[in-house]
Amino acid sequence: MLHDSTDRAELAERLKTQASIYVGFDPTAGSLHAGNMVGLLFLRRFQNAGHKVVSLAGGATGMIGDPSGKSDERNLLDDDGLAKNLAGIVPQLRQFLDFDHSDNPAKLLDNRAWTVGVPVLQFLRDVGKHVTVNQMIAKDSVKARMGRTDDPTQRVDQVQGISFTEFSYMLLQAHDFYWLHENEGVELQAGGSDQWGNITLGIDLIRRKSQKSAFGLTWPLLTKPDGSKYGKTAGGDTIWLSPEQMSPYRFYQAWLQVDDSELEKLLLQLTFVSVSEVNQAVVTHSEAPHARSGHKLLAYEVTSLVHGAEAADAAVAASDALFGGSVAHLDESTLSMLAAEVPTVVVSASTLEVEGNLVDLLIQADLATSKGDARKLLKQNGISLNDSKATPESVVGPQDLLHKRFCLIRRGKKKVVMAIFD
RNA sequence: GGGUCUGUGCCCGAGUGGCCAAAGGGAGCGGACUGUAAAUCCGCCGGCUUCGCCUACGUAGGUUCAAAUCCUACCGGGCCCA
Repeated sequence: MLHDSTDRAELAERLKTQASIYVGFDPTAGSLHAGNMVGLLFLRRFQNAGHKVVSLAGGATGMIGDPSGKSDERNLLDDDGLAKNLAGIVPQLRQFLDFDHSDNPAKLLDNRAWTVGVPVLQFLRDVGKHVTVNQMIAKDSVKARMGRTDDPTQRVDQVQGISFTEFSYMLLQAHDFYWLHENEGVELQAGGSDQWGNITLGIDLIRRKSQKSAFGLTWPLLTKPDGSKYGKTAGGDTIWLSPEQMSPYRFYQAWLQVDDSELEKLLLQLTFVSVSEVNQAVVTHSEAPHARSGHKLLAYEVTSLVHGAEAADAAVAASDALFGGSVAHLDESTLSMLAAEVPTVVVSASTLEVEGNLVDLLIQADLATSKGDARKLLKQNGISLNDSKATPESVVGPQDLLHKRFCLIRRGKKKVVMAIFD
């Protein structure tokens, strides 16, 4: 659960009475993603335990881009994009935290509020003066970008370089912590393990400026087995929390398909399932891995946290229908229900029986990127209509329709689109 | 500003006049095997009206029968010097 913390004993002592904690979220996209969930649940746990929690939307820092864990310079966001992203993220924060709690309501702050008006000179004097460049370049993320790495596999001529802008990111984050400490009484900052350097810089700043102590806490970063981050831009699918960007069904499926070795960690980090239940689930899973009970638990819990129990139930029902075996015998109402869960395309019935209509249909359904791609898939046995494999010669006709209008197209094992003819 | 190196397909990276839609690896995608897993194996992996054609090797020109490969200018990146 925890990766690292400042003086743990002292922190534990402090947390016996109500404390105030913050976690920052940068609005780099219009929706939060799986990687942000750990932070959200982290805050929620603290809130449940009676502490004050502050979620910080990085309206200012989001404009800069955190170099941590990034090998490339980021694109800067403009004001409009940023505002749009913030608008998408705020409701998601609300979903996880109780902002109306009578005793310790969560707070949502935007660091833009105290950053945007600060004159450069003042910032340099108030913040810059307390931080040495030596400290800053000692950060791994910075070192890597400056080619000062000890890693012999890094060739100097391939190093990306780091702009002063990104280099300054940590100052802003440190300043945030300081500001929150002064004005909101925040004593603890938590974040992913990649945030460690940024957090400690803030603690130092607080100590130097106010002679007060503050705490830092990090959780192990959610990573996939190959080491890449969950839900981050660099490669792989991003698991979005917003239903517009990822339907609850696909969201559910994404968790159902996680690597076995990830199960325990994900259950602990991303759900409120108790430790003993998690242990139980892990045991059950290892006894009968093919039943995949653990995955189902994880997927259900996470989906209902993000999308609500109703959506989670629907995702389960859809999954059962799709992976339960034959689809042809399903009744009309079940198919309609499915159509609401999986991606759909509406196609004109006039295309039925037209030579070559399947290729076009696959493109329309977004199951193929080009005609060549579609043909290739057909040739490789990758497409099936309802329950039977299609061939390059296949033509979609009335015989392929269920209840006169549905046709379930599968690409490979997992990708499914419901075509509705009318 | 000067010097030097560099810019290739999703990524890394070979290729230094024709045999290049471009080696190799990774990622990705299909198939087999499975548990909607991992590992493994097989195939695919720019587009199309697909035995052929078109578009592509930073951008724009040029040399040549022929250029990713040579020349020029420009743009972008790294390092060093100022």
